[in-house]
Amino acid sequence: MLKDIDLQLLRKAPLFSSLGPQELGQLLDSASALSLQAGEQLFAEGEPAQAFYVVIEGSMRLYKLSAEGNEKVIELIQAGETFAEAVVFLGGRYPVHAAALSPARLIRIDNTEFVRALRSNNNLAMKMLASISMRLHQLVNDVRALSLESAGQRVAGYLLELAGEAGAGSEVLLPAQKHVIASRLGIKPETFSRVLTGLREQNLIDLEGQHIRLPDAAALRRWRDNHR
Amino acid sequence: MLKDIDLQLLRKAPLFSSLGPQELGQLLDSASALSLQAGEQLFAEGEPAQAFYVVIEGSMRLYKLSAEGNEKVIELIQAGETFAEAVVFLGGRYPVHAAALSPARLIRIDNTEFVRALRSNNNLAMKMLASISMRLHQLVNDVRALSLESAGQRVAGYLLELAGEAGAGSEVLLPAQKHVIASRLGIKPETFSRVLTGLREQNLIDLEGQHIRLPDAAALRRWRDNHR
DNA sequence: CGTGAGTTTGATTCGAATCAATGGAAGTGG
DNA sequence: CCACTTCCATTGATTCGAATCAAACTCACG
Repeated sequence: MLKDIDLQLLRKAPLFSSLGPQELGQLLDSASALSLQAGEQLFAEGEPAQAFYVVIEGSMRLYKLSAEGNEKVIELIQAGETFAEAVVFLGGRYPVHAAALSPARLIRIDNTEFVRALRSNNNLAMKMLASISMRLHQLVNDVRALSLESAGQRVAGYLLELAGEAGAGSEVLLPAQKHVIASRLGIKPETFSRVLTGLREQNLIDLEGQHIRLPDAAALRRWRDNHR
Repeated sequence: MLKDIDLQLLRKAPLFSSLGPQELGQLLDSASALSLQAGEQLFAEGEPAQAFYVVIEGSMRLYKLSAEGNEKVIELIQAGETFAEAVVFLGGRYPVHAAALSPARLIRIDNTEFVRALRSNNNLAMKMLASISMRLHQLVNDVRALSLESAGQRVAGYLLELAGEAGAGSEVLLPAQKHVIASRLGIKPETFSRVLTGLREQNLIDLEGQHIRLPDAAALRRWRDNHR
């Protein structure tokens, strides 16, 4: 069963903002809430997919494994965001593994019900197209970064992205443990650590655990653009 | 103006297969044909986008550039395929550069007209969702390969993908010059060459210019799974 | 406290890039 | 039709960035 509080949060997801109250209600008739412990796995790659999810609280990591068991974090999902929506159109199998980064509460939305809503509500379909297109764009940028940028450039770029438009002195909180961020950036934890201390030594960042301050975002941007 | 022949080919693109004759006709009222010489650039990253394209003949490469001018081929587009459709939802700017690999004929489809069609035709919207989702999946796999696989594994995987389900002795034709394929795979031409000769020396492939034969796809798959 | 996961730091190795030359194949123009 | 240029691919020697291996260190937590 869903609580009213959940519904409030759900409405905030851009994907659902176009739905009227009764449309949303219909979609949620088949929805259910669930909780995950930190580290708990939600689904595995290749598993048949009957649903996608909205994160109400906590955060998730989506990742792939190599044959040798090495892990690459594809995406970090924060509260308020949806994930695995595109699976409806992918032959009904999850293309990644999903696990909770922290204790999490999710809403599970049934695929068939969602497709019904998509078919009947053109606005929803447009929102969905916009949402998937954004993700596509993100991934293209990840591919570019992995292929054309050094570890240092990717780290700097990531910090700047987290800082957003915020001006000087902006403080950033890493959305996960450092080794998870490292994997997200396609580098090893050791390398991530070295890059961060390197940046600190040049006074380009202030480092305090997961909290990082960017005293001079412009200088950091310059460093990224010039550096190897 | 469009020729009838073009229309035949257009209908083959999965995106348009759901359209009735008059819907397609309406979409194509605002469409136009154009030709490109080999190597000619169609659009640059960041350029405002009023249209997307269908390749009627020839092939295209979509690529990104680094600050230093290095190039990463994101995708190779063959005749019959569409590209840059998702741009409608991306703030109207192309996220990549596009240039012809060989002499090419394209059909240019106006964005505003296309959005109109999307809004009025739910089937088209669903097809579009499916199409973009596939590309998303592809990119996730590229990210995985770039992060978790060695150069050799990526090359072997690419050859196997080109060969498709075809059984033993299948012959594959590289869809572009080798340095372009190398960039697509995120490696340098020299490395690509070395990997191919390595595979040849182990009799895992037969090499004749752009033609590559896979005498034993299973063995190649095994090599990829075991090798570094 | 002690235990263990997570992070940092150091030494070394390794894969792929870079730098450098050579070898063809394709196309151009005399 | 053959030099000549040019582009592309291959091969070799070397360098370099990041991974790996190994050890210390730091906390959060039982």
